[in-house]
Amino acid sequence: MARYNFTEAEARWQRIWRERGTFAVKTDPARPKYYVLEMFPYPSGKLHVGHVRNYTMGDVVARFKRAQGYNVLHPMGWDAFGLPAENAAMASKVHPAEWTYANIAVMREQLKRMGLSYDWSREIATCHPGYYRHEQKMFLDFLAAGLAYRRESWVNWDPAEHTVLANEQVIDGRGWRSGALVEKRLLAQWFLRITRYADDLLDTLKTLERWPERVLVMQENWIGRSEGARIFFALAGRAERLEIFTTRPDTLFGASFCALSPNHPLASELAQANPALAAFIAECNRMGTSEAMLETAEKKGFDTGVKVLHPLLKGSELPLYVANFVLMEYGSGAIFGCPGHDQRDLDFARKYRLPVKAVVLPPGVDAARFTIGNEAYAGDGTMINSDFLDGLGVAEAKRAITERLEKVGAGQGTIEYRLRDWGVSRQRYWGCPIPVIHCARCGIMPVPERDLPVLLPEDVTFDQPGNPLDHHPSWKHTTCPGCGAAAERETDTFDTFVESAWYFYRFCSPRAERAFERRDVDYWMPVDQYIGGIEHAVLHLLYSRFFSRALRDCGYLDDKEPFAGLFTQGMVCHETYQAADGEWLFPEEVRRDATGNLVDAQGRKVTAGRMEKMSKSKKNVVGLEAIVEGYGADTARLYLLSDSPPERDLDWTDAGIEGAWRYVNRLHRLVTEPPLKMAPRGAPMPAPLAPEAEKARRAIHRTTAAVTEHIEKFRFNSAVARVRELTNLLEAMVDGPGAAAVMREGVETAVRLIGPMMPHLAEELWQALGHDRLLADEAWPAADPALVVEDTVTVAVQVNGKLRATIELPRDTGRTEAETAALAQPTVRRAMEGKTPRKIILVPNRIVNVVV
RNA sequence: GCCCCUGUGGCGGAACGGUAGACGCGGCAGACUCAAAAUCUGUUGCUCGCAAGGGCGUGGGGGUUCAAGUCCCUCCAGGGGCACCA
Repeated sequence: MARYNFTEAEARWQRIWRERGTFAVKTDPARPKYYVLEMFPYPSGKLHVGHVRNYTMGDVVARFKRAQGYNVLHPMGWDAFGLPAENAAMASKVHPAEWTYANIAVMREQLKRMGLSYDWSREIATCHPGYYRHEQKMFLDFLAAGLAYRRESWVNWDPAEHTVLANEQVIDGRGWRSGALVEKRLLAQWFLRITRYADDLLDTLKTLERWPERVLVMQENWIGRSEGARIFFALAGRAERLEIFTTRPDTLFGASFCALSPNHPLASELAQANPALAAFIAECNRMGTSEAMLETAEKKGFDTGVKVLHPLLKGSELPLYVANFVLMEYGSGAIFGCPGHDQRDLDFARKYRLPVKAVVLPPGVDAARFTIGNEAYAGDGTMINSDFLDGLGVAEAKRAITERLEKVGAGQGTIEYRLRDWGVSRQRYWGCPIPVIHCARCGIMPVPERDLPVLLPEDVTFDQPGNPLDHHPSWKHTTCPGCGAAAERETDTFDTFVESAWYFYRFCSPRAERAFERRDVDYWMPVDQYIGGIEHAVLHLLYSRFFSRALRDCGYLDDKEPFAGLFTQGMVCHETYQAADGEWLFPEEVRRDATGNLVDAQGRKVTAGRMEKMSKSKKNVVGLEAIVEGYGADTARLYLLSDSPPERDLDWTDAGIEGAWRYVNRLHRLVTEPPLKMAPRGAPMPAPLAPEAEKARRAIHRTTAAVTEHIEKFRFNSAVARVRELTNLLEAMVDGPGAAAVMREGVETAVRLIGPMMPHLAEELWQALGHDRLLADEAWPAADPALVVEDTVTVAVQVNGKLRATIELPRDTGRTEAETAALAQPTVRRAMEGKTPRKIILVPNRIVNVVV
């Protein structure tokens, strides 16, 4: 039996595609376009099967859409700046650039061996000056448009990476990559004004119909819109007013105190004359912000002695506290406390013996008996003890009091967002230099456009902690573009999420002198199908949406939503192994001994842990080489597509890959050694066909229709199942009139339908079937609507909803005939126990339900 | 605390409100082989039965319906997002 020589065949087809430029595309407004993009990888060193799952999905879509006649843009590149390159530089004295480009070379070859239909002429690497120079220009435009600014602020400092992190990069109080507990530091930082678009970023989520619901929800949560009011409280004996933010202005008459954040300017000012207050503030700042700390931390306050005046109650004075639970970063850094209707305020009030006044009466409760115990009432109800608000509902009261506050100049309705501006300064070498110059006389000066790009120096050392750009002997010393005096370059570089926030535009014009050409972007954008991990639900996807808006406002573009369709695929997981000393082991270091126990190379006992996301740290990665060399790219692709639905996590098992390999050979055998002789290529379909052949032919067309729909809906596992089903049917086909012609139609259909998943094998078999055109250049098969329906159907017969029999009937059998046939079944008669039918439900071609 | 998702054989998973378990993995039996691997064939939800044929089955409980894995209510378990956010 001839075995499929995948090594030779895969290399050959990859060469042919490359030589013919099969997947190279050009902007062509005369043709419909389709832009398929997978989130580009960080060149960490080696591709693993998790990457390949992602790219294979994109490749199926790209090849499928191409066969459907679209001009398909399917590019690949490298998100090439980032900390691991610097860590490698420190660990093994290799320059980050060298390390990065070497990794890219390895990973590019690995990708090519997977037979992915990329237009490699569009490859980009974000660490190349030809890429990042455009980013520097964008930044200058943002600066001019007020979309970039520098300010001193409390930032998240990652002590392990010696750099600042954006809010989005802090997970549970720890750095998203290092896992180190994040500290608060006051630093001058560059920010991008993402908050300018908070409203639009939120509203437009509604229009993203082809995004997963949960990503939309996560972005909505992250932007965090709250409607409320700003209220001004006069301060006794002071000229300025205190501004607070609340979502419950309706409870203003229940206020019993105000509280400032420890970082509030007024708190700092009062602390100067009050050592005890200064000590309290210092204590608050020592407190971390980790989840564990927050949960156990006591609500603490310090009475400043200052009194605030209630804006609507003449003569009512409230104490002003500094409290450890008030955040400077949200609202105005100050609150009013209404203990009756906010649990935290209630806890605080009980602790400091402040009055608790109920102002919202729950529905159906007697006002005379209603008191607040240990639980604040946060629900809806009727206003009481609230002057002109009494009797109103909560929503009406909010409206009424906001109106009143605005009238007397004591406040105004407002909307607050949780979203903060995006801090993009990083104290790192391997990133895009921020193109500004600090001049003692002129202040912050943008680098003139003619001096772009600001190149990274190559001669850097990593022998001391901190930013190598800062330590470099000469790089930062320059002259001021304004006055010509000696000045210093900004030594911070951009967060690497800046590069990935616009790379999909660059793919449209990868070699343009400008960031991208309008003609190309207008044609290709938006990305029709974007595919990547859920971990970027907020970070990268939100930043990209921001960039599109910012670029639009700087005149680069018209559109604002970059990704029309998004698919978030699951992770690839693998069993973990641990030696007795707790050390993690690679799967290939583990074997079974004679008694079936897991042992390491030295025969010591090994514990198998649970399935976890493949990660370098737990060593449960499956490299590509072994798989591709042992089974071929197509086998790996088939397994990754067929084992689980694409949005779910996939458990990598060696048995699974064996199963896929078996199918590769089965399909190969079906074509090269068919169970019955195939009609010659292009021979007409004879008529009439034997009933079996007719049935098989209908199954073929049904398969085409089903697989087409499954691929469109990203149900690749089901698509593969349907093709396998067709293969099973063809293998069992019996000879008869027309069988040879149907066999050819069936085999050709199977090959074409599996093409997007296993492109090399499909080309090989397409050629073996006598075709001289590439399968990659063939149109997608069309199902004949007349053949998609069965001519006979299996109808289920139920008695009182329980299945009792199935009967074969011609399609669209009339009610009377169907009922007669159903009632004639012995099992049906027995189940009816001689009773007469009360009602018979008939669902044509599906079911007869006899109700007795 | 608020919000979202998921729960189906030994396993991964199929299933427009209409025959639950497609397709595959694994298992079992058989063929080929001196033997094994590979490959092929059959079989495989649980249970009663020699069989024909029953009964039970989609996390638990309840409901709607001629009919519920699917819709509604509720509880449980697992996963995820947001959160001292005023």
